[in-house]
Amino acid sequence: MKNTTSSLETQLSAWCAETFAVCFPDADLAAIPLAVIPSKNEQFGDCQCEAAMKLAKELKTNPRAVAQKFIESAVLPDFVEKIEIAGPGFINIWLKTTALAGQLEAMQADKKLGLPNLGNSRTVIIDYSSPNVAKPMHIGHIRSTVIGNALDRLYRALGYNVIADNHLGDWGTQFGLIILGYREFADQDALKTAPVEELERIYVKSYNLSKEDETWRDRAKAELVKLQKGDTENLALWKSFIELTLSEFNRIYKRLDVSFDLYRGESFYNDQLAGTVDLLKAKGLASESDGALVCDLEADGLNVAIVRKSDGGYNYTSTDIATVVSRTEEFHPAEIIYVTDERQQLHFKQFFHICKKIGVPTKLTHVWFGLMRLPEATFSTREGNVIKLEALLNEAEARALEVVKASSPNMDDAKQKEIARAVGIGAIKYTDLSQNPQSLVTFTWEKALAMDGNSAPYLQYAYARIASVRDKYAAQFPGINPDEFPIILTEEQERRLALKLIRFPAAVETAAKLHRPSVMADYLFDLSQAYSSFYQNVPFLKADEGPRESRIRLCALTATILKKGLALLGIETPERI
RNA sequence: GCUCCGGUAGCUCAGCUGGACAGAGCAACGGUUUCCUAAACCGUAGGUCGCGGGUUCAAAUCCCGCCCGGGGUACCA
Repeated sequence: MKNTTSSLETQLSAWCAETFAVCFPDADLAAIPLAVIPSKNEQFGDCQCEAAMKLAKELKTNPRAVAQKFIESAVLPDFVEKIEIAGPGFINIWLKTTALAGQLEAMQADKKLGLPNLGNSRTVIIDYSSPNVAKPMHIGHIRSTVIGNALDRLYRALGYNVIADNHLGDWGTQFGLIILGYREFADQDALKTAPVEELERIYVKSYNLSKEDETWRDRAKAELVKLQKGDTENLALWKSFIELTLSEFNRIYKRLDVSFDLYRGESFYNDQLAGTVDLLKAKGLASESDGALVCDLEADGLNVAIVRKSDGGYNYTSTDIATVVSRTEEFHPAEIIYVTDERQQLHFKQFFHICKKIGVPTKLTHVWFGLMRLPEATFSTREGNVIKLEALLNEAEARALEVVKASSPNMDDAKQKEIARAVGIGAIKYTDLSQNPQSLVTFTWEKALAMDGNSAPYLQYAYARIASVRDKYAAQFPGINPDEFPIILTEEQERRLALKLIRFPAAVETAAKLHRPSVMADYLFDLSQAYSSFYQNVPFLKADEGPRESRIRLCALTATILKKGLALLGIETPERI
């Protein structure tokens, strides 16, 4: 009856549901959450069930009486030590320590660490990062990239076929301005040393000119029209802008260990725009208004969405609809997830709504996050207070290098740098991933580059210490295989650690389901705290044979889960830091 | 005006599909290195969960109103 591949808590939830069904055959249990959840306070057991109180409300009776009836007719599963009623009607559950140990051994034997195959090879497209061509990435761009990439990794781990698509902003009116500006005042030297910065300078200057000078504006428009009609020269220039930009972006992506399956920018869908808008008209969803073609969504509380501008051009709404239609036909995804900042919420609501009306079957999800701001102001190119993404990464590595040099002065330079890279980049990523994405985020160097406390280096440090233990054990006890000894949990720190370890699959699942990598980060921090406490307070290399091997196994499993969990966030785990 | 977020310890943030005395990190204070990496551990101190009502056995969490901060609100994406 005991199924060690599914978690003890999953089994308990099923058991509670069954028992309630037996005790209260007439109650409508479907509406009541019967799941068993981890206890917040260990004095109340390992896990608890709150269903008695919910059910009592449903039945309009005393919650303690409900819990009492449950407990009287309950046949405890063999892995449960005891259950108790407490407070207003909590059912507190204590697991048998031997069962906990058994679950750990099962996890250790399972290559997937107990992760369920939720995706079953269904396709999910994740549209993230998506920067604009000819604009450098600044620290505002890191959130979409890092959060999107973590979701990518989480979904893959759960058996989904993920297509990561970088939907570049590579088409639009700005290219007329850039082409004209390029012809008139491009600095070829600057284009070689800092291409994207120079392209941005050209764009900004040209844009400002267009606001003051009508002739300039007309000339830019003419260049745009030429580009759109396929003029060879302009097309070549446009392509070179994309290549220049991508070569720089790819350098950043490489540093961040982020990769995409597709780089389909907006231009990819260009020749499908007219057809898409025709479809909207044919379905009676779009109508003329002030010269533009619009979808009136007032009735649904979503204002009005323009799908074709009065000058005949298309905009992001039409492009995004065409993109969904195209992706749906080509890949038949179960879901498309977009990761962008909060400013685009209305846009996504509008175009999701339109997609539904034209019969797109795909589940569309907008994962949005709060804008990054400085303590004193919002970022703005005009204010000149933007922090370039590369500068941030450089600073992170530099600060990490200082710490490495201080703590490992005898290590050779190359090794120090390699560790500083992994630690610095990890710290940056973790800062973004560990917060509720929807909070307002205030950027401070102190927080972004935190190297202690709740930070990536704290987790990496825990991992590195285990790696060291592993090596020392192998050196001191050659020929002994710890896996031939059973896991036995005697110390309270061991038991606490065990309870964290078995919850790994649930953490991954929740993080993916809620589209929140912060759930994973929280879990890993919790786990590391439990491990650090164990490490500090329980001896292992100096323990007797038996407990020693059991503890080495606990270390090994913790290391495996830390490594896997951090990998799901795109964070490296050096063997030594 | 309408609308979407945020307002929790000195600072930065968790918790928010209601649950048991509100959690962590940083900063502060006090301990722990003949011992497995002190980027660590153990402890002390620190909070009217923006304000006011309401629903409930139970509200930081749900509902209503208000205040403060940020975003969006037809031809930029």
